[in-house]
Amino acid sequence: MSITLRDVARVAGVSEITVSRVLRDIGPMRQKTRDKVLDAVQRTGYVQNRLAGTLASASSNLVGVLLPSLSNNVFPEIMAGISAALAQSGFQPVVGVTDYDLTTEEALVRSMLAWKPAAMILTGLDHTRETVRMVERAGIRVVEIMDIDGRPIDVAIGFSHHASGVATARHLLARGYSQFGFVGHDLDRDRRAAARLKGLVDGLAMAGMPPPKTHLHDGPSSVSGGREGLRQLLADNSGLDVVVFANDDLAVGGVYHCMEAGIELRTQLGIFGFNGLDMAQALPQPLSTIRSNRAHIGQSAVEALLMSSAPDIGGRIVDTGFEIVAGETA
Amino acid sequence: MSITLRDVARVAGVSEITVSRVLRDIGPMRQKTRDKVLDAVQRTGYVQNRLAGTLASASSNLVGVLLPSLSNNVFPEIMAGISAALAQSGFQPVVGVTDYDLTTEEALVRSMLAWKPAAMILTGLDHTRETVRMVERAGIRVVEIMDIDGRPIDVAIGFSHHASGVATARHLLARGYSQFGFVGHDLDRDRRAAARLKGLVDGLAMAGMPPPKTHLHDGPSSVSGGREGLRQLLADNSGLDVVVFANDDLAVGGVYHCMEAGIELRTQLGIFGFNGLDMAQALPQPLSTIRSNRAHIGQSAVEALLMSSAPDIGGRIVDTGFEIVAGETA
DNA sequence: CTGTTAGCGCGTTCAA
DNA sequence: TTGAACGCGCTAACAG
Repeated sequence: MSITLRDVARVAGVSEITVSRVLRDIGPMRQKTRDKVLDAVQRTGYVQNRLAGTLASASSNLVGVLLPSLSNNVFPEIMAGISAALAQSGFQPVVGVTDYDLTTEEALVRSMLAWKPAAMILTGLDHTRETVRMVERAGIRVVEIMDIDGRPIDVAIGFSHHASGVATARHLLARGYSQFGFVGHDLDRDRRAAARLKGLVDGLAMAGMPPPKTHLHDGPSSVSGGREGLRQLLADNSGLDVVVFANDDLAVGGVYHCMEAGIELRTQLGIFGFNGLDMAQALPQPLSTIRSNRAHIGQSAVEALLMSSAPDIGGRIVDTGFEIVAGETA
Repeated sequence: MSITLRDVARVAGVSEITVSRVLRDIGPMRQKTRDKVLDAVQRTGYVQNRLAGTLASASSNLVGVLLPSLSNNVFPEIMAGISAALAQSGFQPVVGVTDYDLTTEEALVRSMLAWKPAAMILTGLDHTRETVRMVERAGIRVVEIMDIDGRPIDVAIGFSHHASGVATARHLLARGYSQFGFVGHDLDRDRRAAARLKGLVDGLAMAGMPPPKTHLHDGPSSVSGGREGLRQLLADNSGLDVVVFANDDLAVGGVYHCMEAGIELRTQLGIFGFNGLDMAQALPQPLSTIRSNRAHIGQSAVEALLMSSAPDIGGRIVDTGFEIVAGETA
């Protein structure tokens, strides 16, 4: 049926192993032999079978990548970084979307490990016990991205969401805001957004301030969700002078609501986001927000994987940090 | 080293093939045997090896997916649809990003075929001759998404970008606009955006109108790019009364520019996008644009793959259509 | 209902 | 510098 090494070997008049060696560029090789083989590969249209190769050599070029979602803009960006970095190193990503569900993650990990990947990239530090057990037994490198508040399995690359919440509180307090609101979405599932809110609450508490008035929007994070969320938050609570959003998408929706309702940004109501997306910085008044180095997270994750093939016993943490973008909305 | 079927079989006191059958739920099986096996699987912590399974059975659950980019918002959405649909059917996506480059695509196809995927999903109908040859020889289903203006290898699912450009021209002419501008980005690489522009030009020509004044923005498609692009287009051309953008991201940037420059949308300058993204519909004045059924494209692509395992000789086209969203900006 | 036999296509190990 | 033999872990095909 399909063309194998055997066919190429026959055409080239050499043995299978010689073809294999030429293709992998291994060992000393007479130039003439190499040419014969390469010519035969061309003529036969041979496509290597990595299934067999990986099975025989026990080393694949697949990397499992698990992301919670693709509808939050941050993850496609991270995926782009991972994909570019992997491609450069000859690896191929097998992708799974967990939908922020740890049980789904466990199932995906199980089926990815069946492909004997060279490494796995997971999102966050929360996993089921079984997930952790499986990846540990697999003996491969595991990078957990986005979060560093916890104990990593192997390497964690990201930043502290709690700290970013605290920094948000400090920044806004310093700018004179005192009546805080918060608009988010499903915080049970998005643990990192929940950590940011907790940081905000803790930061306010340190200054003797009460927690923000909170509105949680149903449905996925989106611009329209943020717009509607702010409308409801303001309808239920009067006197707020600043609203923190769980992310930039929602915050842009908040800005739209203000535009439409004639609420003056910053003076009448401060709006603060999270992520530092381009779409929010391009607004007539750039969004005040926190930028994470997410462009680097994907690439750093891959670099960490390639550094050594032995898992880091005890875990290692790489803090990629974050920075406040003053902007003009808060 | 790792735990194999042999180990499980030994623990369960049955043969390897029996374990294999229990795990795949094949054939009639005494309940007691099944229980023994499942118990042994638990106790040993067995993780199946699909490499070996696929090699032996010549049928994998991998599907190669090639996308031109992840920074254009449309593709993460499509990827989400594909990922969800594949997951439901027990398939796993192996993802590659071509960066709109056909040679990169060829290399990615070659290395994906090495994993003997059950099918491939490619973007667009333009491929190198070698890419086409390889996937045809592989004898697997191939779905080309996004575009239907051309000859598909197997199945094409999408819509006519040229027709959408013509429809845009007709719609805007009917609304009384007469001085057209266009803001896009690298049209050499994004053939579909180029086809939309050509459709716009052709639509205008049918009405005896000249082609639009065009500004092509350097760099990737983005909100900030659209904002800057419109600024420059207006600086170079006076008297335009409507500007069509290559996509919604750019168009939102155009809206931002108008907000800032005090240009009244629709009356003073019409803005028209393409895609129908949520972020643009949530604007205080919803963007006038064209919505493609891209949410369905990913899912339809997977459905097409699963319908039958034999490639459609001669090719088949599924038109998912598009619709004009009147909006309030043009 | 369960087991035996014989590969899948390649890479490792040894030998020449 | 090249080759032969063997096995990676699993499943298809046939037996029983």
